[in-house]
Amino acid sequence: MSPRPPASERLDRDEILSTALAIADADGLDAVTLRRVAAAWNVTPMALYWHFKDKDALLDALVERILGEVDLTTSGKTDLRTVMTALLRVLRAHPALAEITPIRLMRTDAGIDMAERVIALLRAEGHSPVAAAQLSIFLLNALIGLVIRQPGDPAADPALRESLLTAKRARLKSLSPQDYPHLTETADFFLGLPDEQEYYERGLTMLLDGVRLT
Amino acid sequence: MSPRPPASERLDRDEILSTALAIADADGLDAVTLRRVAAAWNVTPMALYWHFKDKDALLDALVERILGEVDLTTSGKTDLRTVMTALLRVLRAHPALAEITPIRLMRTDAGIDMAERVIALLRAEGHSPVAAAQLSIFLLNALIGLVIRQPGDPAADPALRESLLTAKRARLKSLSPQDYPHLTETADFFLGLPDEQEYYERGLTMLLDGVRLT
DNA sequence: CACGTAAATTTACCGTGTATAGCTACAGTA
DNA sequence: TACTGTAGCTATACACGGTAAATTTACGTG
Repeated sequence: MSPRPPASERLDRDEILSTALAIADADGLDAVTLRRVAAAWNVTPMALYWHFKDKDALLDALVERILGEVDLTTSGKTDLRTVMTALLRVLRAHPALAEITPIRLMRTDAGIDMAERVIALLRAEGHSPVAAAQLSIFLLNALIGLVIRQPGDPAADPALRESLLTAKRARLKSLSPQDYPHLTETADFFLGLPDEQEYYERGLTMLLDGVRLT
Repeated sequence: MSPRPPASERLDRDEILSTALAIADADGLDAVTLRRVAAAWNVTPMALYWHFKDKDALLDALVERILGEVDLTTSGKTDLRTVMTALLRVLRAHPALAEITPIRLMRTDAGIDMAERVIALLRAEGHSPVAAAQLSIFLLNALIGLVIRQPGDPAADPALRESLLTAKRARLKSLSPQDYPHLTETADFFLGLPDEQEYYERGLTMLLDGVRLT
């Protein structure tokens, strides 16, 4: 591709994001390098700088992209659990990005919209303005924690994940049942994930119950 | 310092960790580079490889270090809130490390001890083994989320923090009060931190209440 | 005193993000 | 139709990150 290529083979901002997202989903966030994204389009790394100020801006855009995927048009019924579930679905689809979502949330339009809605719902439940603000952050963080550190580290690079898991397994197996009765009893939970459905259900329920009390 | 220096001026594993920790506390996690840690001791970066397998091992050791600081000998009274409070104190003292603590927790002795204790307390509250295991992870993650994404990003490099905050401020100020009534109302919360004490009290209370219900 | 090993140094490499400058196809104007 | 400015790239280069390999030297032990 020569300098100033014909209009048909121009780089497109949205398509750049798509490949970056694909790389993140497939090989983890660390795999998203400017060179690799550029190579996918047979382009110099510096070409990306025309479309994004720097890598940080690209990551911001990535977060904005996936937050845009959050489906909030679910037939009017928008209670807190519905919103959280919609967000959860997206985060689970892109665990590598979940990691960087919290800090960048307020830098994206979609994130701000979402925060506004969550706060509104919390206020409707009777919380004070400050409490609602704090709880909104808290909910998002906790949700993300649920995904990021899901047992079996889905956010990590798949190549590493295997070796990390075996190391963890070895460690847990080596614990003495006398000194660590509970950990050895539930070791399976920390290695695989017995029931993802149950895991996320419980997490969500606990979060929302906690909110209702505070 | 020459190869194989006299015993008096040898590098010490623990002191390496101390400087690494100091750097992390002062300038954020990204500032903890092998070259910088080595420079603090007038030593080649490669010298560190004698004491740590690689950088990852150094970070593991850092986490182990701060988890060792968690004071669990508080006069016998060890309910869940006491343990969480002790952990919270340490995480707030080293917010840069809080970021990497969850994944590495189970790789450290102190972390495993702590997990065992938390699970034991949860089981004593009547939770099933699996539920207790999940809740233990959940609690730790949520606590860390509380610290890491505390409004005002204490984990970030201080030099960047300033500019990030002004950008955030500008963004929040630019929102129209009609479209975003709640966000504009509570904008202050997202920028500074009105009352840290209240923030963490509420966070802890909500977590523990949520646990009690689940 | 010799010798193996402990604890560094030296050198080198590759992969990051990014600043700077130069090049070229195209749009707009006259 | 010829001219020109700018959009959208390439080329080159740098500084900084972690780390592999070989080398060097003081120390502890026989």
